[in-house]
Amino acid sequence: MARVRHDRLDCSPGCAVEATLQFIDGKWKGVILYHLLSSTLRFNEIRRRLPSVTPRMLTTQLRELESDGFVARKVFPEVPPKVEYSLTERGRSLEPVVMALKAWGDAHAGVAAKAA
Amino acid sequence: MARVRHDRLDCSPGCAVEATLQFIDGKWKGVILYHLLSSTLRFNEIRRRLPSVTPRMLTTQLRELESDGFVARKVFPEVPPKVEYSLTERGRSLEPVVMALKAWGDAHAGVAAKAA
DNA sequence: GCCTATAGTGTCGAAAAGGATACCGTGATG
DNA sequence: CATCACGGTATCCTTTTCGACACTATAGGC
Repeated sequence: MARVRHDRLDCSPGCAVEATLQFIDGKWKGVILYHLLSSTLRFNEIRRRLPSVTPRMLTTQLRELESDGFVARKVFPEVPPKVEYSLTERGRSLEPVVMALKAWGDAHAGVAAKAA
Repeated sequence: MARVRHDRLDCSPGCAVEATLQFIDGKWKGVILYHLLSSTLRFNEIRRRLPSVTPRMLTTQLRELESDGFVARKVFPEVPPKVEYSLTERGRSLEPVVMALKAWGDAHAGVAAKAA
């Protein structure tokens, strides 16, 4: 599972913010969720969208997303192995969050532009 | 500055998501931003809201938020030192993001409840 | 017989993030 | 004179995270 940001809930109301962050933290989770919002993808399809992620990292991130209940992993017992990753209901519930992140990034970070 | 999540922008459109995450990542930044959305706060006022953060961490997080242009630090040359932290325009622009995070946390994580 | 693709796993090590603890100067207060 | 509050620093150490790289099984194609 991802880093546990706080065990103590001593951040009062703002804690919910961190609680959410806890789940989408992880170097690639944001992008993975984003891509899965558009469609179900296979392992290597995700890799192709994220060229610099190593298989090990991708596995880790997907497994965490799975155990957090955001992603469903469906294995097809075929011979070139086939595994599909899709969002669960819970995963889709993150859509507003992911979209807010993307909107801000597009508007303020310019995707590549450094902070003003 | 916070961890650099990616230098390569090879995550295509989803990259904006990570770009944003990059800024609010950092164990306490989310909550700090959240609290500053309500009011300007002094160093120790923030500490009191986040009892388990050490002064060192708080300084680090605030300095990063400052250098990312989200927070303004105003020093009053008084004698019990007085320093006020407030959000900049850029900081306020994160409001929808922070609120989306909080909304999801309230709705799905129950602030304390573990994943369903 | 060798290469390809798929979906991973294993091991190792470096680097970054975070935590604990102690300490600083100043001026007012007791 | 000693203590307190303020806003931090400095130092050290542990934990977590990430990346490189090699390696696996299976079936089909050439």
